[in-house]
Amino acid sequence: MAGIVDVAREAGVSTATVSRALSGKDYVSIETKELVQSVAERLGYVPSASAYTLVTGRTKNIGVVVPYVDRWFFSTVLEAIDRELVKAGYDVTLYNLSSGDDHRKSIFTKSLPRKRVDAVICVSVKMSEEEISALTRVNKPLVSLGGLIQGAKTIRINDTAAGALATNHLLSMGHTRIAMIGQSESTDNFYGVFDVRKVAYEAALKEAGIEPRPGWYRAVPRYAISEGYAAAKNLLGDPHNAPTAIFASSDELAVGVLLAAKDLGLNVPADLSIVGVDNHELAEFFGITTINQNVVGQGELLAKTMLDLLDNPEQKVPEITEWPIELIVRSSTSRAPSQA
Amino acid sequence: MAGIVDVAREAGVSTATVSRALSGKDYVSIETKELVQSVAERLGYVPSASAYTLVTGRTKNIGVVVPYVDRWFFSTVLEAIDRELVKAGYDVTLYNLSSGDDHRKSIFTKSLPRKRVDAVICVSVKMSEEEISALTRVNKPLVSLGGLIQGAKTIRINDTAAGALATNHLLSMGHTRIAMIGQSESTDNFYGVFDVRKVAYEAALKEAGIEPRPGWYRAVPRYAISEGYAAAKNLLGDPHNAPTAIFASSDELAVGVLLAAKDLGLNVPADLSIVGVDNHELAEFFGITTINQNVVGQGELLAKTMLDLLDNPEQKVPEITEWPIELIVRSSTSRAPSQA
DNA sequence: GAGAGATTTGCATACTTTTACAGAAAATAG
DNA sequence: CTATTTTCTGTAAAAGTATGCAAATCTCTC
Repeated sequence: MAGIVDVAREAGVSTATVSRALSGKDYVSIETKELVQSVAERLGYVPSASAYTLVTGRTKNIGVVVPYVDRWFFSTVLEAIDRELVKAGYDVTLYNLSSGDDHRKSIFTKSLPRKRVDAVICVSVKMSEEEISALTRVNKPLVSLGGLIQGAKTIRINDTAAGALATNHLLSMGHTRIAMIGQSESTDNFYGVFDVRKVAYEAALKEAGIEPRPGWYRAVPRYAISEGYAAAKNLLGDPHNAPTAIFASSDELAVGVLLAAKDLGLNVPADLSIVGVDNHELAEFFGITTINQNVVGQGELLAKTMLDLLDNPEQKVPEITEWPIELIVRSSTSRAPSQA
Repeated sequence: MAGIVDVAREAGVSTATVSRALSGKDYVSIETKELVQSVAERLGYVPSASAYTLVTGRTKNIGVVVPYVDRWFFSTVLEAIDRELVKAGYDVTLYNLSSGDDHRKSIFTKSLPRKRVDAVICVSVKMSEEEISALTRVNKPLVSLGGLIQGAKTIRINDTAAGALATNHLLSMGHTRIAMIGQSESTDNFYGVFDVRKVAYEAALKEAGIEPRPGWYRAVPRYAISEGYAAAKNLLGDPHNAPTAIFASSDELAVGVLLAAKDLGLNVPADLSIVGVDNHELAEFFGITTINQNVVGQGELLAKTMLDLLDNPEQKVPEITEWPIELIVRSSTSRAPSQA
């Protein structure tokens, strides 16, 4: 395993020259540069990352913290983040909080603050004051997607607006019997949005002079088709007392609602209108009206923001960047059925 | 930012004693150990990972290479691998090959071989001779899931058996008109299994005296519900010349097939039997007969194998471990309809 | 042709920790 | 009580690279 001294000896120059020739950011004559490069290539020399880090203080490595990796939102955003960071020459080390609560502390007090990563990207994670200050104290840049992290640049959609947009779309089509299915996540790891959207949903109803029925809000433990299906079956079980529209807090839930409606012999959208959130691949396939939040775009912007911050730590970036959302109307919504 | 010397000075001992007190693997009196620990705690001292690596040669970091991260199989297996590795005190650095072909080379020639990781786990990736030798030459342990990597410990299911199991299940129920939907992946990154399963499917048919029809094999670019749907619509389009059973190479495809059948007014399983592969969460929800391959179990075993190898590099481990599969019969398969 | 400036190299140090070695103190054996 | 072993601690030497500084060479300009 060749080191820099082997290359230097073989090329007949000093290690300093080898370093400069390979990094290419200092005066080196063109001939020696080419000589050194060919020798390094021949010997299969690769600079030691740890030595590099020790002397420069930079790791060329970024930590990405997620609550889960096997769920659609997180794997999608992780893919986008990774692509941008790799493009800029960074490696990414993954910190998955669902791997165990007892490791959470060691992640935030050991792995992250010290020399393992240059910066930290958090995706929808709840962090305590101490965890945040452990990072900022050692001057690690920190950006966050969704979530409320004091002092970190945050990118997120306006969930209040999302809840209002979905509910108002249904109201504008004459619906008055509108139910909602949200997420009842209460993990310490995950910064959920269900309550914000729920509040917006209820506010929109009241705005329209409709009193929200407590029984028409259902919380499910996770965004899955089966959960949406079960909740909808329940919600639609009594035909005399069923909503004519359901706002699902994710497209996966919305798909479950759609399948439940079909199984109950209901016609979508004639008998039941459905609105989801995400613009998941499945929403297009099933023709579900949804609120597009372009997860890939958010991930890319997040990574780029981080890279900017690393290049220019003192720049002014707004604390919170609001990512735009839009309603995409498909075939799962229509005017409310006329009162029987 | 406190270093080991700060702790040593503050505690009135040498840096050697600090190191020993904190690592806890050498003679240190109980009093000084506690003193050092409290001082380190108070100063917020965390050993530098790069200095540790430089002197010990170990990074406590494992590289995981995947072709994609935003697909079900990979995010699921990644979650399982991560959980096991974190439990053992390792960090995991993610190398996602879909982030760009031009970075693939730098991953295998730079990031992986040198001091960034202690070992490498590959999930369904195709590797060239040079890439493998670049790793083994520097003595980096290498384990692989599915894929054919010379010299690496490999865990995988028997895809030939999987294809045969699915096809024979359908044959045993009297089906003779059996189609298959597989994956036409041809990326350089991804070690696909479609052809192996296809060969097994055709062999099983021939074994039963049935000549496979070329038009009844469909290759789709990826495992997605929409792809299965489109392929099935096409396959079932002509009622006079349609199969009575479809073997889908993944459960996501199988769900698409099921939905297509419903939309065509076909009854499953009366008119059409469907078999998938994976035992995906959706297969249970939709009642799809499938071949269970317990992806989480595979990921866990993979990680444990890697950890064993790190603890005891010279041990004898079989080159290839075959992970068991089983047929799970649900409501998507039944006897073939009697000939009209 | 001389002086100023630009280019090119090497020497030596610093980054932070672990650990072999050795020496001192304490515990145990005979 | 001496001799041996065990426990404890410090000194100093790595590990592999980047870079400030100084020295040497080269290129211009007047």
